[in-house]
Amino acid sequence: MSTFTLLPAALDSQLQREAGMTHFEFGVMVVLSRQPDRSLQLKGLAVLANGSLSRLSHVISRLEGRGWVRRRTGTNGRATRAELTEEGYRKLMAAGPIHFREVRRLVFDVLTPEEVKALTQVTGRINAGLHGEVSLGTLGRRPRHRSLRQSS
Amino acid sequence: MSTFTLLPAALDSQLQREAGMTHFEFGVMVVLSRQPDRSLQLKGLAVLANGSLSRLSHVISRLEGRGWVRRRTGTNGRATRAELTEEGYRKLMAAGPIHFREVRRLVFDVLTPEEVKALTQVTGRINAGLHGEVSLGTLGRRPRHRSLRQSS
DNA sequence: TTCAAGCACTTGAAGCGTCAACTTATTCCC
DNA sequence: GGGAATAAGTTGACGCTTCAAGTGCTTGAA
Repeated sequence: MSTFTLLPAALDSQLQREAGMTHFEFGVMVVLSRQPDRSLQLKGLAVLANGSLSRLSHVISRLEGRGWVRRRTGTNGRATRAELTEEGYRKLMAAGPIHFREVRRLVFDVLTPEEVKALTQVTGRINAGLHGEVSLGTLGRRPRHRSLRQSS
Repeated sequence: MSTFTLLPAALDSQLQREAGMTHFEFGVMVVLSRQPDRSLQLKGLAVLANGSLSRLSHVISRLEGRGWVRRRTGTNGRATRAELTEEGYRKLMAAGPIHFREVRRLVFDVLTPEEVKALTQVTGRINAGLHGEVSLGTLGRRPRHRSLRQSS
């Protein structure tokens, strides 16, 4: 449990101090940056970033305020896409090395290659078990049964 | 990263829903329950619970409000001890099985014994690296040098 | 003996996340 | 075509954590 508490805290606070963004914000922007057009619909983004839709919406608003992301509402009326701006992209490129250096230092430098393999395997299994289990706010809500109305 | 995000979130929210306490609050009470007199000075408690002193102080106040813990200020004027009350102990005993069942379900049931060994080893190493590294608020602050005053 | 420095907290404000509404838009299905 | 149901987002309030500042006890060097 110490690892699961302390490691994320350490990474988060370093990123915050030295790059001015949360780890979650970082993750969101990373996902966006990997899309061909640097944009994605919020729902999918929420899943890939491991956050609830509500959390994401708040975060996108913050990032919009900093000019790193903008909302685009496209063809589908109830879909909103988030798009990484040029400035956001630059910020992200600056933050990446800062963060990855710390990850390397705290994790990969202290593990042997076999241990890294083992960690990958273990986390993979736990994730698989978590899959479809975890409800991130409204996100993981099981789709309700389509109401079969009483046709009495 | 998914594991490090989703697993704590899952455990936390289950404990919250079904036992009415945070995982951190749970951890604090567990540590207290293991002391011979069910009490401990805040500073040490903060370390064992992996939290900052400030966070702990707030949490102790909440737990005091629920009657699960009480503050005791002993011989040393600037030390405060937190003590688990009878009610707190009962609550904790009720929460334990609820929590551990979920931990087993999400972690130990999906891992082979070798994988558990591997996880233990890996987290041990990461923790060792984290040791003395992480600053939990004011907690991990390196003690300042005793000012050697200029004796010009 | 005195007082500056340090220690062990405490407190209040600000930021982030969750939860429960609420708002639109879309899709079924008769 | 017209509702009902559902889907995607948004919003505001509340709770928890952090951060910075403050309080009061204690120590130790002169």
